[in-house]
Parts: sequence; structure tokens; C-alpha cells
Amino acid sequence: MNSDRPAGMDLVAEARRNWVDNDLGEVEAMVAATSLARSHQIVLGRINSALSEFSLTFSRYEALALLSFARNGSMAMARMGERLQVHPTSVTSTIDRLERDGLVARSPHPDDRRATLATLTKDGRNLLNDATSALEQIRWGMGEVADSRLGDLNHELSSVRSSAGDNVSGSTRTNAKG
Amino acid sequence: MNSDRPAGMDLVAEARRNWVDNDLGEVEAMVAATSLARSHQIVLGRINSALSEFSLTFSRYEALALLSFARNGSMAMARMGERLQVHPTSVTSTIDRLERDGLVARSPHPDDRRATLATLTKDGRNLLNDATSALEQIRWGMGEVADSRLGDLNHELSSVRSSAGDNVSGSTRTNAKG
DNA sequence: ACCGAATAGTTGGACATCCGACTATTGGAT
DNA sequence: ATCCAATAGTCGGATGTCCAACTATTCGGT
Repeated sequence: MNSDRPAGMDLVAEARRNWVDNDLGEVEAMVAATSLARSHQIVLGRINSALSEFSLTFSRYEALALLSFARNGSMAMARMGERLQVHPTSVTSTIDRLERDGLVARSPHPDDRRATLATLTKDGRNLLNDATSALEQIRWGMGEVADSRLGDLNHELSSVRSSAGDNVSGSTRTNAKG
Repeated sequence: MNSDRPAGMDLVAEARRNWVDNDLGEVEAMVAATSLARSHQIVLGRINSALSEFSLTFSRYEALALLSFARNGSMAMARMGERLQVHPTSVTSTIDRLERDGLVARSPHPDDRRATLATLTKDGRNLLNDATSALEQIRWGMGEVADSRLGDLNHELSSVRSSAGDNVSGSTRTNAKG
């Protein structure tokens, strides 16, 4: 709702100006955080717009995609939380809605009676495929930014992720620069 | 809750692998969107952790900061929504909580009886200053990423923002590269 | 002056996400 | 064999965000 379209002015530049004028520190970091948040808002907004046609959100899409890569299209919910990096209660909530819509089915884990398996249904897999095509068409919300540019972006973002302990493997960038 | 700490493996590299293995398109864009989302999650998580000590969230912090830069520390709510790029109902919700905590006060707009002014209270300004110091100390969640590196990151992010119509002015980068 | 369009703010509903707490089950240590 | 810590999933509560719809007010054109 707030993703695309004019901002009248550069919100990030405005933030920088305010910060500098008030003699506040860590300006570059503040600008980076602000710019990151705004970029995320833009991209996520575009993605969710494209997914609304399928009555999906990015969260639910991610869950479907994760299951689609698992053997038999099923996975224990706890593992999903680890992979998606979300709280267990978020997995419960997401699976609740996916199950309600017939895209995923719950079943008891055969070897661990504490665990629950979430399994992709045929409908779920079909919808996932259609949704994936839609996301490819909008280039995952990255607008007209060229692939070569995205390589640089990924490279810079990896420095943020690795600073948080994420095991960042080579970014397979197209054009080198560092 | 999901921000920092190990991911066991590189979630983004894992996504790339799955995509390539399944012959899906727009891999670079998918990776960029995934990496952007994860980076945002990390940085926002750190920021909110730092702000929890003040019973603040980043949303509320942003609202306080915005007001602090306005004349008299007050602004019409609709304008806040424009600046923060959020839906009017989000402003209502945010101001509700800030008012509940005595950090902001509502008052009728003197020239427009439709509008409501949100004004920073003395407590609000004091808390904002303390919270800002805390954010500076954690470098706004940017971890150990050097300022020079942040300049590059800002540059790449600006290409995403400008693709969405944001008026991106010169990023005042420290070290050039394009 | 009047009327319809636009604007400001709120309320209700849906989602996503976190945290704390709780139940059930598993597993390691004694 | 027993007991306590760890793990899996859920529920209730809080927050943030969006959308649709509604009321009140302002504004532009006739």
C-alpha cells in the first residue's frame, strides 16, 4: 500500500539531512538502515501485490516453496521455522492458513510423536508453480535493476548477513569488484 | 527472535541452489529479494532489541524522530503517514500507543478541523534522545560493516529505491565505484 | 451559495510476528 | 528404571501493517 510511487522527495536523503543538522552520530549506518528498510518495503510490497492474485502472501509462498524442495514435499514444522528463520508460533500460524486453504496438510511425524509434518498438497504445488511464474514476471520485485547491478547488491547485502553470523558462501557474483 | 545468530548454512545460497536445480528463472532477482529480506530481518531485529529497553519499537521510534524534526515538535497525522510511507491507519495505531505512554499528545489542528496534530511531549523527547544514543551504539544494527562498505550498500539500495519512483538524490558516497 | 470530489482520521477485520506459558514427548544422566 | 532438561507444537496477548468502510470537514467548479 505504501511500496511504489512518488515520495515527493528522497526520504533517505531527508533523514541524512536531519541527522547531520542535529549533530547526531553514525550517519552512514543510520542511512543504511533507513535505506534498507525502505527498499525492503518496496520489494515486499511488489511481491505481495503479485501474490494477492493467488490469495497468497510472501510468508505463505515461502513456506510452500520450502516444502516443495523437501523430499515428498513434507517437513517437520520445527525444521521449517529454522529454515525460514521465524518463530515456531509463526510456523503454526502460517500452516494454519495454508491448511485452511487446502494447500498443505498436517500429519503426525512417524518417528517422533511430538512433531508434526506439513505436506504440500497437489493444489498447493500447482498454486506454487503459478505463483512462482508470477514472481519471475515481476523479477521478484527488483524492478528494472539489471542483473549485473543485483550481483553488486547481493555482494553488499552479504556483508550485512555475515556480520550477523549467517554463513555466507561465495555470492557467485557476475561481475567482480572486491 | 530470529535476527542474529547461526543459520547453520547460508539460507540465500541454499535458495539459489534450489532455484538453479529446478531450472527456475530470474535467479539473481530471487536471490536479491531473499537476501534483502534476510538483511532487513537481521537489522530490524537488532534495532528492536536495542529499543526494547525503552519500551519502544522501531515504528514508534521513527514517529518520535519525525516529530522531533518538525517545528514545535508537532505534525498532522496525515503528513506523518506520507513521510513514513505507511497507511493512515498505521499512524493512528502508532500514535495511539505513543499517546498511551505519554510520549506524544494529540491536539486539534488550528486551521483544519479534519486534521489532528501529534505533538512530542517532554518525556517523548527525552526518551527519544536516549533511544537515539542506544541506536548509535549498535550502529543502527549494521554490525561491524565499515562505513565505507555502507556507502556502497547505500548506493546499490538506491538503485532499487529509484526503480520504485523514489526521488533518489546523490548518495554522498565516500568511495566511488560507478 | 451549493454540491460532489477529495482529504483527515477512526474503526473493524485479516495477517504476520514476536514473547511467555503450557502440554506432550524425547533423551541423557544417574 | 527414574527424573529433569530439552524439544515440538499450540494458545493467548501484544504490536504493526494493510484494506474497506464510515464520518467529518474542506475545497473546487458552477
